[in-house]
Amino acid sequence: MAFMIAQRAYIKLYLINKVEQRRGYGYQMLEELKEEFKPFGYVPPQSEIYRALHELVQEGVLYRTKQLKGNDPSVDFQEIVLYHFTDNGAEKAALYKKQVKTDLDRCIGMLHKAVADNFV
Amino acid sequence: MAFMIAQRAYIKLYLINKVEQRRGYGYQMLEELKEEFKPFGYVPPQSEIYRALHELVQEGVLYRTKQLKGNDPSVDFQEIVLYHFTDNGAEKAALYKKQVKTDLDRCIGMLHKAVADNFV
DNA sequence: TAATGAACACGCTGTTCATAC
DNA sequence: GTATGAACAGCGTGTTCATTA
Repeated sequence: MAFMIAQRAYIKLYLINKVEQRRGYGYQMLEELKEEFKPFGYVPPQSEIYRALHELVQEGVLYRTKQLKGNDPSVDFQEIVLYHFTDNGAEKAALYKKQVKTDLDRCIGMLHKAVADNFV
Repeated sequence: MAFMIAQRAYIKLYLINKVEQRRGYGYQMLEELKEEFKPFGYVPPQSEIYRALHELVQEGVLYRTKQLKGNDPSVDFQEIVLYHFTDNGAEKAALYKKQVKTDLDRCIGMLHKAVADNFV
């Protein structure tokens, strides 16, 4: 049993959630997460987002499609990579989330314990 | 800003607390911690305890004394290393604890956020 | 600048090994 | 088994670099 939850697992959880809400692409989700965690002073590194996404693909949870961004072709031909759930991806994601939830609770318990034990 | 609190910092916090209560030695504190964290399935590796102790010495928080364990010399000559606060060790420890507390709170916040954001 | 990806180096950590009693 | 310490290997992570539009 590892000490704390890994950053990778934490990020994967958020990415799965974002794909559940609407299919998205890496850079977009990165920027959203940066914004969400600003109050905590935590800046998720972009390499971690892409690595997490690639792992979720390798694990058969997500698959990729490519798309040109923007409606006006004369303005922007930038290609983006969209992520979607595979056939049984939703199941796999649900199982993964369940595991992460267990670990999250365990970690919260250990941190609360540290506060209770060492700070009166 | 790192993602989560480091195991090293977490253990140091507990070691400082144990030295505050009574001067102790490595193996003893290790066994106590193993017992304390059993419910969480977390087994602190002994190398981490010794590393943390050595760092606290290098940082000028603690100093070491050696002592033979046991009252009856015919039974046990095992040598143990006891740890005590240095002159300004208590101050340094208090400052360190304050910093760790801040980080603990931040981490608890991030874990709670993950539960709130990803589990309805 | 938006967007994706890989490379590279570093540091923490877990296991193992060494030593002594 | 108690007690301390170091070595060693591996993995996660952060920074940097590369590329395209």
